[in-house]
Amino acid sequence: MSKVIPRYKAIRAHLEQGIRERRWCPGERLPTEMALAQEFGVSRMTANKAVQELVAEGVLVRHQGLGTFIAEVRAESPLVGIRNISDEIQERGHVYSSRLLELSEVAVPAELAAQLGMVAGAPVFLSRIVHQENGVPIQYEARYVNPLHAPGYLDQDYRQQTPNQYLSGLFPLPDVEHVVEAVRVDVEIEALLQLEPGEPCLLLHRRTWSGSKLISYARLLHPGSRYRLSSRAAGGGGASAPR
Amino acid sequence: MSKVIPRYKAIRAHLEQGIRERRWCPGERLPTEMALAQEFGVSRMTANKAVQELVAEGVLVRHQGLGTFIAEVRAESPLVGIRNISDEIQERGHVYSSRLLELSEVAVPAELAAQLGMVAGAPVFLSRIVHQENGVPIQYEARYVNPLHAPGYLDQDYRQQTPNQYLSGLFPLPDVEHVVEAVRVDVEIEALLQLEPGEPCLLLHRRTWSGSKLISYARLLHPGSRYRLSSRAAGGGGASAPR
DNA sequence: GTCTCGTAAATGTATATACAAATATATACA
DNA sequence: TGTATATATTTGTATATACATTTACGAGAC
Repeated sequence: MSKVIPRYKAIRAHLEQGIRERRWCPGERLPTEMALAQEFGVSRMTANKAVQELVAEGVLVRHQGLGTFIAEVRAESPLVGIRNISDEIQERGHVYSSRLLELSEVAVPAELAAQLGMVAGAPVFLSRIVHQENGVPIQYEARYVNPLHAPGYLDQDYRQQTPNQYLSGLFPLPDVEHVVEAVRVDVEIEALLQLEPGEPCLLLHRRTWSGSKLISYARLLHPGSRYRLSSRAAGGGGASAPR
Repeated sequence: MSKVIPRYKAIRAHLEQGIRERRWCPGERLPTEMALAQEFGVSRMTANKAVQELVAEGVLVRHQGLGTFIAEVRAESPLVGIRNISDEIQERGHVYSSRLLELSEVAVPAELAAQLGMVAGAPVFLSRIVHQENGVPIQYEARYVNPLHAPGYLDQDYRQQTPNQYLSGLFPLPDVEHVVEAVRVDVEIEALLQLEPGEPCLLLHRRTWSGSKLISYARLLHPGSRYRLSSRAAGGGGASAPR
C-alpha cells in the first residue's frame, strides 16, 4: 500500500528543499510556473498549486509580470496558538474549574476607554473569573464586554461555559488581537492566583471584533511559574528580498 | 477606476459572512462546491479556490466524501509574529545598536543539555548580546549554537549582523519553536537591561531546526515595562511594539 | 439479522486552454 | 536625448472536463 503522493506535493517539496539548500539567492527569481511544469511534466495549473501553497504560508511572494521570490519576511512566521483556557486544560487531560468573582455592569475605567473604543464612564459589562487547572489557579480573567453587542452577557452561567465560549457562540469567526507582556501584579491578584510574593505574571490582552464591532476586551493573567505559551512552526525569519 | 473583484473572492466573502451570521450551525454541512458554483454561476474550480483559501486559514475543514464544515478549533488562529529584533527596531524607524558581552566555546550546562539535544558538558558555541533600541536595552540574548552545524559561528562580527541574521542566511526556511513565559531575573541581567529592581521580564525560548538538525537555542529576555508581543489575526499588525 | 457489494455523493487531483493584468524591456518617434 | 508605444514575459483568474478517492447508504445474498 504505497501511498500515492500528489504531483503538486512533489513540486512543493522540491521548492522547499531548494530554498533550504540555497539553490536560489535572495532576490533571485525562482523558476516560472511554466518551467516547473515542464521540469516535472505537469500542466501549469499543477505547478501553480504548489507555488500558491507556499505563498499562502508566507514562504514565497509573487509579483505579476515579474516572477516568484523568496519572502523577505514571513507573513505569519512563528506563531503562538492561544486558545480557550478550558479547552487547553481539558486537552491536557486535567480537570477544569472556575471561581466567578464578579459579574456586573460597571462604568468604563478611564484607562480602558481607548482600548474599548468607548467614552470613559459609559456602562460596560464586567466579569472577573479565576480559572483553575486541577484546582490550582492558572488564569485570572477580567473581561469587559460591550453591552450593545452582547446584551445577554450578564445572564449566563459561567460555571457551565467560559465567557470566551459564550461569545464565540454569539460571534463566530471573530477578528482577534493579542498583546503579550510580563508584569507584576497587586496583592489582590497575588492572592487570587496563589502566587509567591513578587512572582511575575504573563499578561495577555485580548480584543475581539465581529466585523467592525468591538465585542470585548479581556485581560488574562497567568502565573509566570505555572504557565507558558508555546508553538512550533515551519519556516522562520529568513531574510530575502525581490528586486 | 472601479477595481475588478475576482469572483472567487465574492464566494469566499459569502462564506465568511455566512459563518458570522451563523447561517450554518456547527457540525452542519456547508454548500457543496457544485452548489456554490451554480449559485454564483461559476465553474466548480472557482468555487473550489474560495473554499480552499478558507481551509488553508483554518476556518473550514473538508472531508472527502462528506463535505465542508466549520472548523471546531481554529488550527493556528491567533498568532504572535516574532521576528528579528534589529529588523523590528529598524521598521519602527529607531536606531539599532548592540553590545557583545561574550562569544566563546563553552561546555553545555546540564540544565540546557536536553533543550539542545546534546550531552551535558559537550562543547557548544555561546554568544551573549544586549540589543538596544535608541541606545536603550530592549533584549538580552543568550544563544547556544551547535558547533557541528555552524562551525564559523565564532568568527562573525555580530555588530554587523545579529546571530539570528547570520544563521538565517546559513539555514533558510528553518523550523522554529517558541516558548514564552514571564520570569524574574538575577541582578546581572537586571543591570544589563537597566531594569528597575524586581521588574519582570518576558522570556522567549527559541529553538531552530534545519530539517532534523537542531541549529541553536536562544533565550531572549525583554524588559517587561518596555516590550510587548502583539498580533492581530485577519488584519494588519503582526509585530512587537514598545510602549 | 448480518455481511458484502454496488452506487451515489462529495471532495481531491490533474489537464488543456483562454484571456486579463502587471511588469520590464526594446523600439519608434519627436 | 527624452518620451511614448509596442512587445514579450509572467502571474492572476476562470472554464470545462476527467478521473480518483473517500464516505455513507441501501440493496441483495446468505
